[in-house]
Amino acid sequence: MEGILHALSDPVRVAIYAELAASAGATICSNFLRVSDRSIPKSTLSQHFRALREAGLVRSERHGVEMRNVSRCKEIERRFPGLIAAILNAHSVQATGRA
Amino acid sequence: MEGILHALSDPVRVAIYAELAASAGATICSNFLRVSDRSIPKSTLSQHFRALREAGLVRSERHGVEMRNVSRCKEIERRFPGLIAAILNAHSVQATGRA
DNA sequence: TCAGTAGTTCGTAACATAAGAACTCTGGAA
DNA sequence: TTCCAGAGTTCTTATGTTACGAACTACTGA
Repeated sequence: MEGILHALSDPVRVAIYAELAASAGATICSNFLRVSDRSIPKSTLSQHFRALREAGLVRSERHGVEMRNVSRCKEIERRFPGLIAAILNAHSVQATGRA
Repeated sequence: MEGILHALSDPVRVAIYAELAASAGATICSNFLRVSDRSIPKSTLSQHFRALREAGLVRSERHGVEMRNVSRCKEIERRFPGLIAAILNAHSVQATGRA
């Protein structure tokens, strides 16, 4: 649980996770080389994905040359009901400046 | 918001915060020199309280020689509805091993 | 086999955290 | 007053963590 909070206490990671959670299908890592109008180096991005995976927030699998990522909302919801929803909601409140 | 998650991603701080949030009145710092059966040095504890204050999670005021701390649940609830409740719930799930 | 794209790992510099020592601040004796 | 003890804070340093460029691996298509 602390791992989840720690992973999502980084602005880049929470932005990535929010987008993964919102999208129905899978998204590849390099879609996030630019996040919130900021460019992220490849190596840094790779570490961010590792953090998300190790916190159990995301599952990644290779498909050919690329890595497809999906959020694991459902599983976390089962262990910690409401947690992810509250965080994502807070994130969007914050992003849109009160919403 | 990232500040809140970061502050609560530490096991000592989330334990302190959970206890503050649960208690009706104010609690002084030195009540937490022992947390979850672990002894915390004074200086470290002071830093933890600083982190909680700077994240806006806690308000502290001197009363004579001691420092009384209260959680600021209500204010955070107004900006980020459900966030604190979900985190505290997850924390207790975790502490009691599924509850 | 070669080239190109997608990610990972390694090394190092910058930053953050933990805890002991020394400090401040307050209230109550002497 | 002056001194002391208790509650917190600040300083210092050792240890951990993070960011990112460079070098690497994995896969695919020509």
